[in-house]
Amino acid sequence: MSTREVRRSITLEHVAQVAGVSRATVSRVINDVRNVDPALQKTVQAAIAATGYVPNQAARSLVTRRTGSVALAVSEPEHRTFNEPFIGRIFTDPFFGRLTSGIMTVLRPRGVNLVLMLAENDEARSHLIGYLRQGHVDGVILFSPHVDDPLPRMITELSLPAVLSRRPSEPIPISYVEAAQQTGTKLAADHLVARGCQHVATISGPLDMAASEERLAGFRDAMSRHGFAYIPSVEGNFSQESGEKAMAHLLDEYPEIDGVFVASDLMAQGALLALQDRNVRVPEDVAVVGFDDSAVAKACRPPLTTIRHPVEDMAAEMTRLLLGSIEKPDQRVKSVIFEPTLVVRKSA
Amino acid sequence: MSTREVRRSITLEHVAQVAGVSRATVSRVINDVRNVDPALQKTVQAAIAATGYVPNQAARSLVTRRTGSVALAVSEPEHRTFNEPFIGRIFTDPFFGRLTSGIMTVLRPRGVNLVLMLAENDEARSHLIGYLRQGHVDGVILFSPHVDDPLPRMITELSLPAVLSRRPSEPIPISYVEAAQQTGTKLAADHLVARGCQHVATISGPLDMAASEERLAGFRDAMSRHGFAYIPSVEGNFSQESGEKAMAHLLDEYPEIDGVFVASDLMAQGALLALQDRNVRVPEDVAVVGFDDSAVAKACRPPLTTIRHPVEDMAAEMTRLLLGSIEKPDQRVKSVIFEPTLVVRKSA
DNA sequence: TTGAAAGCGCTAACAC
DNA sequence: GTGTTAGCGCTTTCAA
Repeated sequence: MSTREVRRSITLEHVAQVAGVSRATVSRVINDVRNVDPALQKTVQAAIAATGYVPNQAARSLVTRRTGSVALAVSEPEHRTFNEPFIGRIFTDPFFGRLTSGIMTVLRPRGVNLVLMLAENDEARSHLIGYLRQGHVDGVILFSPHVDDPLPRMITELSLPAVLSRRPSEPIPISYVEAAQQTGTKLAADHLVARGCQHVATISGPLDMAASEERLAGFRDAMSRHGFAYIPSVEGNFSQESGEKAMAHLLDEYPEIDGVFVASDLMAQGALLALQDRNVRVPEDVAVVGFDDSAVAKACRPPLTTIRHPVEDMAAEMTRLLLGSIEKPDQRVKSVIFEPTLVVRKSA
Repeated sequence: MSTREVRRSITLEHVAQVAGVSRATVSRVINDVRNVDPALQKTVQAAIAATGYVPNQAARSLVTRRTGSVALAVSEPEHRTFNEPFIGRIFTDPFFGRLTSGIMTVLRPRGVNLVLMLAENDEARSHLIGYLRQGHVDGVILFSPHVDDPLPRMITELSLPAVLSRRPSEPIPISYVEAAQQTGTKLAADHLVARGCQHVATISGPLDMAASEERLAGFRDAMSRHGFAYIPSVEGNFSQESGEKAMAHLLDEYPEIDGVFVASDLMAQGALLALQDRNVRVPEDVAVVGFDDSAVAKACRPPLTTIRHPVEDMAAEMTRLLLGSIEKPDQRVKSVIFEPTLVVRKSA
């Protein structure tokens, strides 16, 4: 109780009184503005320490129009249905962890904070937009994997600094980062072919996600350049279980299969299990190439040969782009493309 | 540019002018305060819609002293060293995802936002405390698995609403939730014994975490009641890799082993791999019981018999406790204990 | 280099 | 039931 009273009452004014200067001067030393007499500076600092003063963020934001935090908005169009609710799925996905990790790496040293927001239906989207308009944050990192997501456009119209996690589906002025999926899929195709695989199939992610579609198309394209006219595919949903089912399906329909490109490591892990259940040897009987190089890749049996998706680096770059456009709002929007690489382990 | 001007200039005042009422009245309809004439209410709402008005959060916070957001502080004492940096590890741990998920489940419907904060060394801790004192958030959820973490006490001294993810190591007045580790370990022990295991060992988590220590002690205690005077143990660090190594070690040192309790599913998954590498059958030769019932449990080969740790429910309850104490700051601190349950699958 | 003073946009007494 | 008004704590011209 008493503590609370104290907390509430220590303001710039008090510090100024203790230091025997004006509020303006105290403000100047706190914000490190030049032209403050070194002696006064010391006095003021002593007063701050003595009073235990801490600036009030709301008051500061009110005048500076800066909050010192940015939002990470995770978006998903409404129509999608899964067994698990969106919240459970997203936070359990290793991809999300890598994303957050990359963002925090650049935010923390600068003392910028991260506010987590979900937008999985129209109501949540309106709420999000309202929140952003209220000036809660200085900018948004928008993670929006689905091609038909309305959020990128909605956020662009806000004229609030924002960065998107992929190339926008429609031409809108927003900065973005992108992984060159084609580079990755070509690497996978070349590797499978170099191994001598003759009967190659693929397990794709959900085809309403931009990345999934590009990986499928890219892989097929690369294989066609090796003379493979037809590449059977089964659609998964990026979960391990879906990879397992897809692989089983592939084995049933296409028993001569000797190579498979799986669009995520988690699904590849499932595929490995399906293979193991049928006593199919990897890579001797079937070679498996994953995508992502997430933590599970190393833990698989056999460890996964995969395409490294530099998620953390991309997330860090998004954050840097965002911070840049907060600093200088009138810069043109920028794009940064990342090149995936091949990581050879044991599965192919 | 013009948009930005517009955004900046739409205030309560403008809405009031358009509606032909006072600012106070507009404020009342926005905040849904009673005693507003229904007719006026409509007029005001129309004016709000017409102007596209959105309240300024900073101005609002300044007077209400509420921000509408809470922090999730994830803490770790400095001296710990791992291969991976803290940021990468924490966000990759499935536990963290479940925690976040449980929190968001109760925060979202109430429109409260989550700010993510890390505290892995003294500097970060000071920063965190400063941030909290600035009134950025209305309360804190403190995830602090380590017994010697100074943060719980530091936060308690702030007299800011807070909830801890475990029983505090020292007696301090803070609300907390807790999983009854003993219940869980007893379930594991009883199950292993009922299966007829004669040579039982355990793989523990890092022993500077409260939960790890309790699981080890609890398991030993429960086994001793079944006449097992000595239970060998190896310490892991909750990673899959550490589980693998620990299991290999156990197999070397203790070849007659026929049952093992592993303090997390991730480590159990690693243990399963070590077992598989040596062609030890599970559960026929060695029965394995995990802990957590996280997503990997179902994905293991064989699927893991495990102790369900109701992480999401606990996180949700922490959030409810926090919201409650934000609402009524002078309530006494509360504790809620959760009971783990046994989930029988194939590994034991 | 420093101080005085004008707000930033909103809520909450208080008066009508 | 509605309007008036006094701040909330801070930054930032503008003078001195």
